[in-house]
Amino acid sequence: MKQRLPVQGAQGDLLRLVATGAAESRAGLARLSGLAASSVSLRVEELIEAGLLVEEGSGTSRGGRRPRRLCLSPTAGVLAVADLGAHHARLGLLDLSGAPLVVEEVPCEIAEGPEATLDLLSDAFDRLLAERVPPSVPLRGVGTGVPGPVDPATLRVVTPSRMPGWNDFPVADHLRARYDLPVLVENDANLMAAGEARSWPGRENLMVLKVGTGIGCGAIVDGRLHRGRGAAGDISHVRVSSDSSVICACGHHDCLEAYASGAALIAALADAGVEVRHTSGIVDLVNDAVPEATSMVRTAGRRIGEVLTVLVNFFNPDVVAVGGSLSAAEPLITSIRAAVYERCLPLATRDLEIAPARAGRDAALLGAGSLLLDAVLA
Amino acid sequence: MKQRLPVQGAQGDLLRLVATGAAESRAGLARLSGLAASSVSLRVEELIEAGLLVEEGSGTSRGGRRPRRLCLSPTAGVLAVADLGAHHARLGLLDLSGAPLVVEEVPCEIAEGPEATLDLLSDAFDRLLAERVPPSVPLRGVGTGVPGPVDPATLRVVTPSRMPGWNDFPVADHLRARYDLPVLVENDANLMAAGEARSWPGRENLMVLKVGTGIGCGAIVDGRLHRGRGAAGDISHVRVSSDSSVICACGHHDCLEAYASGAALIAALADAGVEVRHTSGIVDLVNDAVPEATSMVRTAGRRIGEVLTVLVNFFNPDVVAVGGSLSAAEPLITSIRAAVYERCLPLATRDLEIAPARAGRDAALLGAGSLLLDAVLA
DNA sequence: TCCACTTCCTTCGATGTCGAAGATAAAGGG
DNA sequence: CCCTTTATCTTCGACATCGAAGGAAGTGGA
Repeated sequence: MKQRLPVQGAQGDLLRLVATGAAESRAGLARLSGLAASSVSLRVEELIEAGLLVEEGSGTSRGGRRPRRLCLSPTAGVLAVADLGAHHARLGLLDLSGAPLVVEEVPCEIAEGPEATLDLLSDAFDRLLAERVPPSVPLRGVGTGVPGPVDPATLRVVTPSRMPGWNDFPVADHLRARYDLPVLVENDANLMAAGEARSWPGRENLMVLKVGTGIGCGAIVDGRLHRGRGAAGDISHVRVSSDSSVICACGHHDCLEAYASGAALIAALADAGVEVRHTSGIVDLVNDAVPEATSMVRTAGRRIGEVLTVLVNFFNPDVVAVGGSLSAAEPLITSIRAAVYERCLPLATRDLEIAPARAGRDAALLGAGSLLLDAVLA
Repeated sequence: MKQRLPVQGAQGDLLRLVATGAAESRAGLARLSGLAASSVSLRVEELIEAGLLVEEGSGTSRGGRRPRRLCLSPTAGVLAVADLGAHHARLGLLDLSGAPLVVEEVPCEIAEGPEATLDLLSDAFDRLLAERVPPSVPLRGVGTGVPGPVDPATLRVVTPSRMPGWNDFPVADHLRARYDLPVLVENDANLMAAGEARSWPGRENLMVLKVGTGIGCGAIVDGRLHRGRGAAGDISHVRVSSDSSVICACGHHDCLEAYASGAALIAALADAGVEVRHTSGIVDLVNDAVPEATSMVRTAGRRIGEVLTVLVNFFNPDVVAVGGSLSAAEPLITSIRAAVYERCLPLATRDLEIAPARAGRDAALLGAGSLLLDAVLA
């Protein structure tokens, strides 16, 4: 079952406020939405009749009458979201508050091309829906992250380096043909940033780094994902100063990614005679206090930090959140922090927090849910 | 005479659309505002009765009935704006469309402290108002740019390096005490960026560089000035790679400003035996094809360009506009462009325009007008 | 010249939103 | 226990906005 969400006008805003947990009573909605209490009551009544909201007991008093607690009806609908990687896809179903109902990981070779990959994805969605969601609960939207740049205007993948066969493929149109619903297609680092943003309430400007096999980055500006022309957020192909000279996959010399990514560290460790397969192996080595590994992670952190100095001075974020598998190596974030604090303007670092990402492994899925909810409630 | 603008609700949006020249008929307003044509007519009627708009003949037909042209009444009001520099202030009066009525430059030592400087400014405003504006035309807002960081929450100057005595001074409160009106206080580079943005219609993401004695930068993100926590836009204290080592006024080594600013070039030329007083002198030397000067400007441009590569990849702007007195030296922008195009991701430079600033010497005043208009019409 | 067509603008009834006032329901204090 | 205070929620008249319909004023073609 699939169905566009039947909301209009102010109802969407109200539903969003309840969905995100920002408000849970009519009075709270009135405060946050800017609408008059009377209008809120009317719209809430409609939403309850439409089966999207339910009243659920009463909340805690703030000194006067207890509010009647509102929450999303579990039958209001679900969102199907995914995050495509090179060799596997992480996918799940979320309720309309963006909370995961199911999450699973399936093997999935993105190199097999868009049709095969997206059909595999859709089949997995349908299976999960059949297994986990009563037929009466409708699907309200579909979204996926892809490991490449997405043109925000057309929702096509553009000049992706790691997605052979995907260039200029109309991902959104293909999904919409199967699900006649709001569809979201977004770069994976951007999704992660959007997901991470929900874990930092009150912070309007975030940089979110994903340090894993590669290095990705997304930016939240004034509370909204910054897309630029579709290529925003790249920091991996910035030139770093170095004695040696390394050629990056992008064709340039001395890109950050060629020095500080998980892949680069694995290669460097191999040169030093230490055999590691995955990025998680580096983290293990660091935890075992293998000096080569620790030193290399530290150098990588410093290099990332040096690139960040430019961006922190310019963008002046509230938070730099560091995620990705390599972020589990403690020295990484420490050395990023050291480099940034040493070199940035005091004014820019005064209230800056450089911290591990909070949203966990499902950050991208949560971000997809967050962005998709906006589309669903538009 | 001073007076808050008596607009409410949708009237502000409509007035702004006419003021900025975006629309000049009821039909155009309906298209751009999203309001129904009927609502537009009602509000316009009110604005005309309030003396803020006037009907002025008819416009050109687009195939049907000719529109009745609307424009701002010249009696609707004026804005008083200024841009404070270290040794002089540029100030002027704008009409509500943001167009300058008078602009002049007065000597003004910012080091004499906030009270003296702001009083001098206010006196100049009052004089201009008395000389150039009929008493029946009210002042609607006051704004000024300052050469230092401004906390966007409090409109105080924070830790300014070139404004002794100004730290934490409540500039806005001081101005509001004299003019009980909407007041704007903003960093000068940010004002310039806001002004430049009006010269690039349709472009939502801009970086605006001001290369003069120092190096300043402002960013327009999704059409709005990016302030961050008040320190956003700095690029001058980014470390550049260099054989030598120079200490910058900020205490760090090898800041961009210590190599590529007008002041740095003047010092370098002096070392090379060429005596220059002002930044404009460098431009003259370049125009006279003095090899040392041209070479130095080219190197400065390349260094600025190298810093920009990081920001262009990350921020992915539509336009990098280069202004400031040194931008008149042709090789500067050429070498910036070369460095950026050579090193940035193709996707980021595909539609990127790196061009001289268009807004001219009054950019900051125009920007103040643009931002102030938003405050006046809030 | 006439007429179809486009665009501009206004009129009018339906609907959404607002704010004030009041009803409801609890907390806290004598 | 009653009364005051505080907060929540609803009722109701005033006002803003909308969309449909139509009048006004042009264009362009037969």
